[in-house]
Amino acid sequence: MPRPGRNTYSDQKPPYSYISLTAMAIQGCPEKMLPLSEIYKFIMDRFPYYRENTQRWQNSLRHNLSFNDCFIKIPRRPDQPGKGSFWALHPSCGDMFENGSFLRRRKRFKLMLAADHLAPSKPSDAAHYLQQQAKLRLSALQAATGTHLPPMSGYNIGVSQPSTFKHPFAIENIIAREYKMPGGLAFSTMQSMSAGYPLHSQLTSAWPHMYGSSVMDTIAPITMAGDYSPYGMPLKSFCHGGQTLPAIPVPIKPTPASLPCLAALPTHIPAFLTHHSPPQSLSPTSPRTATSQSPAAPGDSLTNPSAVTVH
DNA sequence: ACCTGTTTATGTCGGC
DNA sequence: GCCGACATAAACAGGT
Repeated sequence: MPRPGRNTYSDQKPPYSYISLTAMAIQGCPEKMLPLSEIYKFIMDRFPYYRENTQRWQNSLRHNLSFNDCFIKIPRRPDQPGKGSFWALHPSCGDMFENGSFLRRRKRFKLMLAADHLAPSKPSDAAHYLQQQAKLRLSALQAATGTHLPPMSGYNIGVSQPSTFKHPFAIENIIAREYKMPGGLAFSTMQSMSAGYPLHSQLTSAWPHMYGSSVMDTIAPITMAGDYSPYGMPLKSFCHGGQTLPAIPVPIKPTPASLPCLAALPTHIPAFLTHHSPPQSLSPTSPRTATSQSPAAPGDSLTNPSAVTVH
């Protein structure tokens, strides 16, 4: 229940750490890397709370980017004009968030020397690796659809029927709450779908710990080269059914050729993660209904993950 | 000047 | 109480 004096919950601080918010932004874009300004934008678009005191939280966010090993800096190429570098998630940090929840990490991601020979743990290696992965993904997506995806074209994350437990604060539940439009119409979802974007391939790479094995095992017989996500992580390791070990890097097995097959899968794109048209209900000028971003309002899909429907 | 990125310091909170 | 995760503030350097 909203407190007196508060219009909505939407201007309350979301229960996500800056690391979580940053990870959401990065993972939510097709390229899996974003410049700082785009990360700011993503957060401000989705969380009205962060439209104020920008200096304060943006300083904190920058601190987190630099301080945490899970974020790696990718220098711009000469043909990518703009300020600052791109930021990406380290390929080996996919298991940071317990049970897919973005509320709190299971443990801080630290680079491990022991893993150096298995995965790109040095920032420079990881940066190069991610650049290549981003290129592969983009070219595969474009080849699949004949659609040219402009840079930062959107945070296209699909939502599929979960087959395993999803934490109430898992991204798909966050999404489910966020992209409910007044009247039930997910505007930018329809837009994105009509644009024909193949989202499942992005989906699995965007949220491997959410959509990795569960989706692949139950819905899509087509896998990303078996048990491996595009990040070279064994998808099985993202299944949180009792798996508690830290992410163990494995040899990379990118298979962009398999991406087109996934385009045929049913997809739902939450407007929550769509760049083109931030949810109208989140507009600073439009008083919105409670977004349930506060833990104090665990309504609708928060307790009802099946609110994310698949037709 | 402003933005970006790094580093240090301090405090809170929750789990063990 | 200790420790780790996280938030916040601040100073500083470098780039545009």
